Amino acid sequence: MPGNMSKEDAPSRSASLTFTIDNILNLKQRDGGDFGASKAQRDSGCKNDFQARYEEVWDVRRRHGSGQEETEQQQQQEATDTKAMVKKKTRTIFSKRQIFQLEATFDMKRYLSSSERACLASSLQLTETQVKIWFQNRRNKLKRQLSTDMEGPLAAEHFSEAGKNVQLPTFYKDSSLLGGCLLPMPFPVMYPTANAAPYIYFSNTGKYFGLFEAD
Amino acid sequence: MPGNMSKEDAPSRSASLTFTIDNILNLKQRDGGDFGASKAQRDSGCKNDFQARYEEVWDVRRRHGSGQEETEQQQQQEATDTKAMVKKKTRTIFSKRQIFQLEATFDMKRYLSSSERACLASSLQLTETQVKIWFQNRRNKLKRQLSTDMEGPLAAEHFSEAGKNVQLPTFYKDSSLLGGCLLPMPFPVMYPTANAAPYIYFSNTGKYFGLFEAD
DNA sequence: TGAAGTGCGAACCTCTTGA
DNA sequence: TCAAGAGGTTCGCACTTCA
Repeated sequence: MPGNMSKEDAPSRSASLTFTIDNILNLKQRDGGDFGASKAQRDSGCKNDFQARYEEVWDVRRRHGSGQEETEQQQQQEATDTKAMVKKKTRTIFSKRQIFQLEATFDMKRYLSSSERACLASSLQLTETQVKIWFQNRRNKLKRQLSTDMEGPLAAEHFSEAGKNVQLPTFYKDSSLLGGCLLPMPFPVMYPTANAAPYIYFSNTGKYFGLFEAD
Repeated sequence: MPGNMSKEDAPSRSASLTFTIDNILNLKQRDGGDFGASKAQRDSGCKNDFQARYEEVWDVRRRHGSGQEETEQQQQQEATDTKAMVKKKTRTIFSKRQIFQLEATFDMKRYLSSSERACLASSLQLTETQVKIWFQNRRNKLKRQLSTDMEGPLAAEHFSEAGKNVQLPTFYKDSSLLGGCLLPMPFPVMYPTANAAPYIYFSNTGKYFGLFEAD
């Protein structure tokens, strides 16, 4: 059933056979800078297996800390104003605390799942779209930095590799940065053995672990 | 650079300010039943973190078995014909072997990554799009079956839960069904403890495992 | 400078079609 | 009956815009 919620408020396509770009732009206008206001309503719609599997474990908890500075209130006010006055393109300035948490989260993970995004957004009092766009722009910035740093054809390759390997390789990490969200970390590398129990390698510790039956 | 390849052959939006639906339909026509011929060229473009992380481990190996029946040759021929004659909507009939492998794979996983899809497709001599669409339709069929079986408002919920839990909970599974592809299985549930080593639960064995340092 | 706008590709979902 | 078409959503990337 989800995915058809916004079908009836779309312009009936067979009504008018000729129209202008202005028509379309006006009709689609609320779709532009909506700051993802009506997106969280059907978060489970377009989720692939990986995300679903991870989020099953994550189980977003929205108990974010109580101590909020006043600076974010201004940001929220500004965002609300932006939504109100159409066609003005104000530039939001994130607070130092918001930038810090965004950067710290980016250091851990280059990409966020929808659960993580929601958790971080509510923790920072930002919209999910703002967090999403911030990560997008941040990835782009990193890519540009890397390509100018090494000035070579391998730059993009290095980026993609860095994006994968930088993440902390533990099973789960109770991140205080994400307001208590539980972050599952990359799959550890398993080495099967012929007749003994397999070993698991955690690259952060550089150590191998065996499995013993604990029952 | 990928993602902008087809920008110049798109209709220049600012050229004509008024147009009809027929114009649009004609312009978008080649987008229809292409059987994904030109899709594998930039498979790495739109990949989220989870997929990238998993595929990093999977690392598709295309050494599929040598024994192929003659039935699939006909299917391939039919598919090729379909691609040739435009606008005819032929219905491909998959062979018994193809259906069997698709069903068996579906029993293990409700969703395929692009690597798995490529591996399965080449193993079955189908296009990736065909495999993708088959899984899509199969998921839909299962959902319908479940909703009619229990005839309740919880049907969809049960589906999503079933889709998650059916999968085999081991670390990796060398699947003969996927032509030797290595299938990573769902993340095991970890139970952190206060001062001792954490436990990991594998739901297929119903047993808990502790971690010991093996170095 | 960097948040946001624009445009495109691709995957998934729901519903529908037709051989 | 079921593979495929059609329409709609989300997300990622490259590029661009402009307070």
